[in-house]
Amino acid sequence: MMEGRRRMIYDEMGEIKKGPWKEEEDRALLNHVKKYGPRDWSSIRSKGLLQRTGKSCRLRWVNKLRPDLKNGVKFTVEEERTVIDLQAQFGNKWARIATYLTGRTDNDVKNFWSSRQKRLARILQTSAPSSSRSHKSGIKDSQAPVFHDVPSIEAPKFSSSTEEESVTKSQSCSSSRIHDSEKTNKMEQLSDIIYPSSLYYDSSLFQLDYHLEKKPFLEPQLHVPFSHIPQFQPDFCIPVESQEFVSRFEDPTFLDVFGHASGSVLGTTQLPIVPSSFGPTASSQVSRSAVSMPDTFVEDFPPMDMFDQIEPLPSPSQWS
DNA sequence: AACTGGATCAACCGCAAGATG
DNA sequence: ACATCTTGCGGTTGATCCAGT
Repeated sequence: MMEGRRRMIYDEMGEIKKGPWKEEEDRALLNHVKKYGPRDWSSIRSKGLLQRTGKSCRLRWVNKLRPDLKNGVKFTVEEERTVIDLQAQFGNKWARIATYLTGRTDNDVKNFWSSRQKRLARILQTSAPSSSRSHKSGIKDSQAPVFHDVPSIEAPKFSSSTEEESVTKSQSCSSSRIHDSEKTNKMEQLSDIIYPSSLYYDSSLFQLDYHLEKKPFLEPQLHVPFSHIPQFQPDFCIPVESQEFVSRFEDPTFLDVFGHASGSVLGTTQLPIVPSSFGPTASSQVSRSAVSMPDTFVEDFPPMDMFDQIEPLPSPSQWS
């Protein structure tokens, strides 16, 4: 679609062609696949069929020419939820996640996730309190919650969803000084991005299904009204609001997310989202135990002022 | 109508694992 | 056992689209 406008690039020898593909190139590639199957990519150039690298040919086939691809079709809500769940389960294993979605490539999933990350970061940043805002709302710094040092996260890149989710917690808290209606709006957007649609299903059960049998595509089995997820309440910060914050631990979904987040809060750049020892079944067990024994869990949770010990993340100006 | 900024998409790169000689 | 080649994956970039102003 944008091929004609993109610049064709050649390397210094004028042999390797890069950039957008032309129709005749696609045809040549398809012919090769027809004859030899989707392999021997390097031979395409050695045979003089195309002036493209094997890598480039393979990529073109996988991402655009392969049959049954849903090219130009937006992710459905079900697909979004699948990606979100599987990302929580597998981490950034896009190729693996893509196998659960018919007609989607790893690139598709990766792009979807990347967009989602950016959207989230944007919403969180715009909902982050500025000094002027806090003054406007008449709240003094001394009254600010202990999270006040957490920076807004217009992060250039997230290494994993864990950072995003962990920041979500922090930001949800730090946004507590924003005007209520604005906050509510932001939180609604956030909740929809974090878990799309007005429907919610038992994430832990879903993960268990995946664990037991790899299916080409799964429709969520169980739908529960989204209202079962506590809305993002902007006022769950301590001290008065701490009850709401703590109540969040009763929700399995929140726990899943929070469990994943803990590592990155401490500076881990990339960690397995759900370690094998804390895999889908384990995480759901933890979730359920938390549900069944919320008091115990809450008691074990460190006091809120523990966050004072956490070093603030670098300011945006320090990001390279 | 022109401009701007966010969203989307396609394709590149580097790295690692597996295959082959 | 080692070197080289091939393939696959994840991260990143840049061009374009598009909606809002």
